[in-house]
Amino acid sequence: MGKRKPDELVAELGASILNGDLPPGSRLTEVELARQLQVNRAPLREALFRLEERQLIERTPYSGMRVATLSKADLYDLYEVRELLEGRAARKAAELASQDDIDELTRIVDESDAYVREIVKRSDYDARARPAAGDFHTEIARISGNAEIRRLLGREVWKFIRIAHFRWTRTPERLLQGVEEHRSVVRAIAGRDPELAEILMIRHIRSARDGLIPSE
Amino acid sequence: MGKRKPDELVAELGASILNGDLPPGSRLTEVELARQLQVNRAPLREALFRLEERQLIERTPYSGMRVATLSKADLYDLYEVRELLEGRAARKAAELASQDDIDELTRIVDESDAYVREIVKRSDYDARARPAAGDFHTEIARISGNAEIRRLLGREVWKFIRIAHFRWTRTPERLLQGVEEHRSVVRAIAGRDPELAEILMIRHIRSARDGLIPSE
DNA sequence: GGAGTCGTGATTGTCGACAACAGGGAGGGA
DNA sequence: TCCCTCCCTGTTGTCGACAATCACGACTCC
Repeated sequence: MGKRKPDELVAELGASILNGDLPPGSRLTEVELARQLQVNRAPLREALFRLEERQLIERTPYSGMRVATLSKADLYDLYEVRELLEGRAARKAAELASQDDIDELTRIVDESDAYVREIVKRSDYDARARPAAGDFHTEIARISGNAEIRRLLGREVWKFIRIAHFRWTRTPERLLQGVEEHRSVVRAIAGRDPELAEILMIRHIRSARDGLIPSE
Repeated sequence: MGKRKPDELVAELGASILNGDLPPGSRLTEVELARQLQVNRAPLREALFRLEERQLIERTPYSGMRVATLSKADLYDLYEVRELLEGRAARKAAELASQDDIDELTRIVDESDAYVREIVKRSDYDARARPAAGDFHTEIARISGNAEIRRLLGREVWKFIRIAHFRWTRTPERLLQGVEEHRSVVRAIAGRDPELAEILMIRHIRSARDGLIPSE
């Protein structure tokens, strides 16, 4: 049924890139990947083409293929776009959210809150064991009702950045502050205050960006 | 050298979709396309995968493949995102444009102005003979300096929409008004007024959207 | 007559072999 | 020594054949 081999490969390779098993800039070859993954080159190549379109890998004809890298400037530009998209998503979420949506957002923030307090207490910052970091942002994109915003914010590059951000943001203060920012956005949405929700979300993205860029 | 067959196929098929030779919803088969284009299925399939990632075609496993369609809601969502991106691009362009950039923008608007007056006079609305419609928007995206905005606004879907818009917007008033809106944006950029440039661009996109949606 | 089932044709998916190409290193000439 | 050429290796690109799957209609059984 849903057993499309290339799609599985896209998911598997994408995950490997996102979680760091395939670090940015590392070299890949089709035959080696095909050997490791035990698949023929044809379905593998389909997956690689798709990953290239998503800018997760860069291929050069007849030569090689590398995991994509993000320069500091690229990262800055991405955050600027994210500000726009997430800000608008939060604004629309405040206009459109049902009570169920608000409950769900609250639940997500509470859960994330508990998790962050736990790892801060244990000083155990293993990013991989973390519950899906983007649930909060994904949920707001969903509530916004704009399919294009949802699609753009669902791109792998954001997961990549979120994970990198989590890995590099190891101060307890910043982690707890992030959760508080999430909570304040939810409050604005619950209070049906679109302008405030947008501004708070923009500030949240911006402080995430500012906390990330220098560490690069 | 730069003769990558799949890339040529992507360009060719993409152009056929954008200019209407392959209308939205029409059915495609690999063997038929391969026969018509005189290529093997392998490079063709690479091109098709890429086009699917760019959402220009939709394929269903083992069955068929169709040219993508845009629902009214999809179109509305796209325009909302475009408002955000183009608005920000215009704002940044007003902050960053060099005199050369401003001269180039003026030149583009003048050229487009002359062209529109010409076709209005001749009542000849052949969209295909038109000089690249998106030059104005592309140039502003370039001047903005944000690579991600440039990338997103460079996606085929915008060309698709611009061409469809041009084809459906046949009233001389609206065409001339569009050119005037472009000119006012350039004036704001030349006057180094980022807020005004952003607002004018947003209005421009919005009026383009409002002129388009009802006709669908 | 209606519903389910099985075949059949059309279409995409997969495979292994071979061709085309880029990069680099050895060899030779000035 | 320098540089130019040529070849050799690694890698991706292309090909034709075959397998897997789906859509749909005919056929059977009730």
